[in-house]
Amino acid sequence: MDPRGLETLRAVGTQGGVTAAAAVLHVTPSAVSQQVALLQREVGVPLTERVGRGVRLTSAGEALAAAAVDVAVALERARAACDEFVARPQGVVRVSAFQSGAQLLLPALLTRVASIDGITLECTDEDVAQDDFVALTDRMDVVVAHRPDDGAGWAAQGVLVVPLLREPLDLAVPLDHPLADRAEVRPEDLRGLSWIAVREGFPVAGVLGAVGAQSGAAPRILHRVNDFHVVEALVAAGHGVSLLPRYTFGGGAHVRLVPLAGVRAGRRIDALLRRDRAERLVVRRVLDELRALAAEIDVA
Amino acid sequence: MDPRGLETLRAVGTQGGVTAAAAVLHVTPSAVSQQVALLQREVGVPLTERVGRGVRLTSAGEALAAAAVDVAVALERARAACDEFVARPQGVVRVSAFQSGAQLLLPALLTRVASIDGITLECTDEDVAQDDFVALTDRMDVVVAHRPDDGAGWAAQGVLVVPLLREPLDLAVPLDHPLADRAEVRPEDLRGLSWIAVREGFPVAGVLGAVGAQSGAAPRILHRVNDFHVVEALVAAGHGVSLLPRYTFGGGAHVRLVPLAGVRAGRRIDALLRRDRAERLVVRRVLDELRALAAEIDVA
DNA sequence: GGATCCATGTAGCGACGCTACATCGTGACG
DNA sequence: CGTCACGATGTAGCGTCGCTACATGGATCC
Repeated sequence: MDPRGLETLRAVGTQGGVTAAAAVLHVTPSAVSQQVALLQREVGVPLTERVGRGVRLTSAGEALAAAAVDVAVALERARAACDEFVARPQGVVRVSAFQSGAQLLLPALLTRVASIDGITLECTDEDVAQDDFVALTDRMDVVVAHRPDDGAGWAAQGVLVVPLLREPLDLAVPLDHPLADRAEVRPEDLRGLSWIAVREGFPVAGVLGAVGAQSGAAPRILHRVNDFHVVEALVAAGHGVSLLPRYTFGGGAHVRLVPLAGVRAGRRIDALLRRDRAERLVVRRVLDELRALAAEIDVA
Repeated sequence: MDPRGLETLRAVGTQGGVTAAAAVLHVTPSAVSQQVALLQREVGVPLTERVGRGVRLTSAGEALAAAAVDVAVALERARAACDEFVARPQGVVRVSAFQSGAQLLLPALLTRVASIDGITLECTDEDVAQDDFVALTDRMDVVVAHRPDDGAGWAAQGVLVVPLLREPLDLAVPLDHPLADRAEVRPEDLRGLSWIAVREGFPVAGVLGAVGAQSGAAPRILHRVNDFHVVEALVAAGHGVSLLPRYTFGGGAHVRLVPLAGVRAGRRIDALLRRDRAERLVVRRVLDELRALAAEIDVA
C-alpha cells in the first residue's frame, strides 16, 4: 500500500479522470492507470468504474481516497516533527489567487515573506469557475478563492478552508454619473440601470441577482466580463454600471464606488489548502502571514 | 519520506539497535543502516547517535519514530476502509503468548477462530522478561502478556494494551501437605515454608515478595524456575511450595491449590498490540474472540 | 591486546515504476 | 451512420532504487 499510489488514486478522484490526474502529478496517464491497477489488485475490490469514456471512483475508491488524505497528513506531520529540530521553517510554497485577490494580497504577502529567510514563494493567478477552486489544491499549496457572501461555501472534501476576509461589493459608476456623488445608494435607486456582470458560474455572479431582487426588478445585464479591470474600463467609459470589490478598486481614479445600503452585497475571500499541505511548517508560516495581512485590510 | 523507512527507524528504536531491527524486519543490517541514512539525509537532522558499539535514536529520531506509528495507523486504516467493502475479514494473524497463558487461552482461541472462514492463526509461545513483551509486538500481531496485579503496567509507547483477565495466584502445595485441606490460607500460615519462585525480572516475581512481607518474614526461596509445569512437578514431589495461577493449574491432580486470604495475589493478563496492527479488521476480529474467551474464564 | 560484536560503507544484481507507443472503446459531428 | 477525437489501458524497454554479500572501522569484553 504505497502512499504514492494512494495519492494517485486521490488525484483521479478530485481531478475526475486519469488524464487530468496525470497532469497534476506530472506523469503519463499510463503511469496513473498502472498505479491504480496495482492498488486495486492489492485491495481486491474495484476502485474505479468506467463512465462514458472516462472513469469515476467507486464507493470503495472514495473511501480509500478519503483515507489517503489521512496518510498524507500523517506523513507530513512526520516531516514536521523533524522540522521542529531543524531551526526555522524553509522551503518553497506555491500560492495561487484569483485575479483581483492576487492584486489585493500577493504584493503585500511577498513583501512580508521576503523578510523571512529561507521561504520562497511561487505565485500564480488562477481565475476559475466557482466549483473548480478546490481542484486547484492538488497543484498549489495555498489557493486564495472567493465566493458570494451567503454562498454555501466549498464542498469540503478533506480540504481546509481558512477565512481571510469579507470584502463588500460597491456600486461602480462613471465619475459623471448621477449617483456618483451619493454617500450610499439603496436598491430602489438601481432600477433602470444597465449592468456589467461576471459570467455565470463564476464567483459573485449571483450577488447581482440578489441585489436586483431587492430593487424589485430584474437587472438588465448588457455585458458579461470576468476581468474587473476590463469592467472598470467599461464602466468608466459609460457602458454600464457594475459591482466592484471595495478594497481592490476603491483607490482607482477612473470610477466611483458607492456603498450599497439596505442590501448585503459582498464576497468572502478564503484560503483553501489540502490538509496534508497544512501540516508543512512553511505553509503554516505563509498562511499566518496571509491571515495577518487580510486582517489588516479587513479592519481598514 | 518512505513509510518503509519510517518503519525501519521505528524498529531500530524499539529493538534498540540496527542488527536487532534487521532481524524483526527480515533484512540485513546493512539495509537497515542504509534506510536510516537515507531518511536522515532527507530530513537533515541526525536521527541516530552512537552509544558504545550500538546506536540509539536521537530526540529527533524519537519524534520521527512516534510520527511513524501514525503513518502506519493511517495506512492500515486505509486498507481497512477497503476491507469494509470486501465481505468479511480475512488474512493471517500472528499471536504469541507466554507459556501458561498460551496453555490457558490458545486452544480455545484456535477452536473459536477455526469456525470463522478465511482467518488463519499463527501461534507461538514466547516467554520473555517483563520488559521485553512490548518488543515482541514488532514481530507479532497480538502479544498475550502478563504482569503482577499491582504492577505499573507497560511502558506504553504507542502500544495498545487490552486487558483480558485477572488470574488469582494460589498457594500450590503437595496433596499430602498439612495445608492441603484448608479452604484458604492466611499470610501468617506461610511462615517457614520453602518456596519455588520464578526468576528475577520475570512477571509475578515480585508477588511472592509482597506476600512474604505480609507474613512478617521474608520467604525462603530454594529454587527459581520459570516453567510452571516444572514448578508443579517439583511441588508435587515435595520440594517446596509455590504460587500458581488458579485457572491454568486448578484442574491438575498433582498439586492442591489453596486460595490466599488477607493478601491480594494475582496477575493481570493483557493483550499487547501495535496501534497500526489494531487497525486491521482481522486482528480486531481475533482480538474480540480473545476478549470474549477471557471474559468467560474470568467469571468462572 | 586479541577476539568479538556492531554499525557502516561498496559492488553487483534484481525488481519495480516510469515513458513511449499501440490498441480499444466511447461519445461528438458532419 | 461513418469518421474523428478523446480517454483509458495494455506492452516493451529502460533507468533507478533497494536489497544482499562482503569488507572496513570502532568499541567492548576477557
